[in-house]
Amino acid sequence: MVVHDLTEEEIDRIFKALADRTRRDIVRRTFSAESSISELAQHYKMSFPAVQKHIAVLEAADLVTRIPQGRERIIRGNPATIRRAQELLSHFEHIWRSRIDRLDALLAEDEPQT
Amino acid sequence: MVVHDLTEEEIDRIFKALADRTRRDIVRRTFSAESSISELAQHYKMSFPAVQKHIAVLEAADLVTRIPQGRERIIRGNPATIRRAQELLSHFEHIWRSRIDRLDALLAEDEPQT
DNA sequence: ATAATATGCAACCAAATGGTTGTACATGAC
DNA sequence: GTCATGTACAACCATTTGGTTGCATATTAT
Repeated sequence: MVVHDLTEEEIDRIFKALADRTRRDIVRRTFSAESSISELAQHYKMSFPAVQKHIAVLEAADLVTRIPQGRERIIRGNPATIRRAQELLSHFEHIWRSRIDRLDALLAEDEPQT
Repeated sequence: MVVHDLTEEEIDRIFKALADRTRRDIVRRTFSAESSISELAQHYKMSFPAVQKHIAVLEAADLVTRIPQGRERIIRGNPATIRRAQELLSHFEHIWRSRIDRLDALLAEDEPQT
């Protein structure tokens, strides 16, 4: 059931992409509704090319897909990649839990019966 | 039940911290067993201060804690922060799901009965 | 006391990041 | 055809990032 067939480089790209407030906001918007780049750009104080660059970062991380539609590029969020990221984080939790289990086992060894 | 009382700056720090291979590896190791900085540093080709800096980044994101113990600093992973990050990601999924629900509702409206 | 170990921290450097402006091109509207 | 809109992309700039070396300090071991 472990699916994270991602390279370390891909993981880098996903977390780097999510490590920016504007990009997280773009992800939120594109998850809630598809929008063109200029529609998205209206919501931020920065220039249009700046927003374009953020979208390029998100696309490189496969968090978002750019779909040509006439002269527009429709941006759609990709929930599968978010799922992958969640799996990565839950992997850390598994490690933690197995550590706790090992510590519990050690304690049980020290006190055969109380 | 929504707990993510994190500022955007804190979220930035968490994802930026996780966006580096060495730092993810340090998190894995400190989740599986506490180690000193020099123990951790032995596993990487880079210099000791470089590893120190990575740990400082992780500590600023509250992903690990530095516990002074004699002349050593024991590094312990903090699973609560990983949990927060997971909650943030699952928030995206919720947005996605409610979007799908809205689309389904629209379709149902278009076809009152089939 | 001296030596070895573990850490802290400053100064420096190259590369990446996040922004800008300017220009070019494709598509849709009139 | 002309004009407006939407996007692409290059060049530039300041700041951040991820690494280095060198030196100082604290703690443990002999």
